[in-house]
Amino acid sequence: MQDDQSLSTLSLAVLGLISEQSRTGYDIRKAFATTPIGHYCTSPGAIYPALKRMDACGWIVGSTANKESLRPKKVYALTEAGRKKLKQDVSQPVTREDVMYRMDHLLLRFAFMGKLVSRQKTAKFLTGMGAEIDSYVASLKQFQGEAGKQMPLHGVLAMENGIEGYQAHSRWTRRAIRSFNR
Amino acid sequence: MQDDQSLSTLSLAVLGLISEQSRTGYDIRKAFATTPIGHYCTSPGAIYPALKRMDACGWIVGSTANKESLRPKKVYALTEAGRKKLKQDVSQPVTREDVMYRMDHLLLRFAFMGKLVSRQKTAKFLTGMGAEIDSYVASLKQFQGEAGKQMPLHGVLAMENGIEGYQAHSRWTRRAIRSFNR
DNA sequence: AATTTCATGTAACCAGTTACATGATTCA
DNA sequence: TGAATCATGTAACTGGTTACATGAAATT
Repeated sequence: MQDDQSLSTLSLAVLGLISEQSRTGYDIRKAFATTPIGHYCTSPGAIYPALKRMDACGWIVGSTANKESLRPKKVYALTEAGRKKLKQDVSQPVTREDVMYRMDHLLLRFAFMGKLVSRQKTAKFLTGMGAEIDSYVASLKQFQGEAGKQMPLHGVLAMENGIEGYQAHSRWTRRAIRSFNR
Repeated sequence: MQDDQSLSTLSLAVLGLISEQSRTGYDIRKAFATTPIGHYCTSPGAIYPALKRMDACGWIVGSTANKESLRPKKVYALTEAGRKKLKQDVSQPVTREDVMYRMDHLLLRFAFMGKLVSRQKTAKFLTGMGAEIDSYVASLKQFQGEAGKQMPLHGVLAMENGIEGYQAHSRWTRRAIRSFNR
């Protein structure tokens, strides 16, 4: 995990959770298991190595409680570098690629923006996201118009599913912007 | 890739495309790059090894054209075992986990069902999918009701986005079922 | 003559999955 | 006292990413 690369979805989720409050690996696993936050790997084999990597990068620091015990509990806190990294990651402009295959990542970015960027910046993020979604929907509809005729029913329906999902995201975006301008 | 494991999304997409018609690795890359079919890796580093693995499993066979040339073109065709494997994979019951984090995989399964299972089975798949989505939406709303009050605006909005996306999928499911009963 | 498209691959790397391993504390 | 929960890790594996490498055929 290089410093300049963008965070994986798992790393983003972990770093975001720690940015809200200091947490142990177990706390994070519990959050993944019990809340609708990107519920991937609740497995220790993903989370503990990720924590280790981010510690090595200097984005989080682990303070060990119960040092004398055999299994000391490690509470990770966000560092200033970590806050910077997270802020930088969530602040990237929204690209077509984000919309095409990283919507979950995009929503995580939004979810953790609260304490990191201004309301204006958040509104701008949502505007950019809405614009990219709308432009992508337009291209999907164009494809539908061109290739749709010779596509089998299943393909046509699957495309409609995709378009309608994105349209729902687009509507949400507009509503969210209003709630930030209010 | 064991024979009994379920296909990765990439493998499903590749196998599905080959099930429609025999294709070369390049054809598949082109399909990923130019159609809205799960547009992941258009990179040869993912597709050629995947083809090799599926060939080794006996799901596809490559017939080499231009044998005398330095870079012979390999056209892959679906085998009977491959057709069985694909049919088995798309026919699995829809689980909560599929809905929670494999919606794209689910839609791919639907998209390739056309030539593999009966209209009744397809309608049943859609019914199951709709039921799982609705039940998941219900649980999300319950979470929203319980934890929503103490959640920050960003979290609340992100949850709404998720719920509305799933509701769009649910509406689509009902419409798709109608089009299969018609 | 140069560029694009067709066409297939490998090698190093890395993150996530699965399975295993260990042990303390709390609660019924 | 036994089960559930708290708590942290490692090891082997595997699939996908990035970058590299090659060269023919078609188009401009």
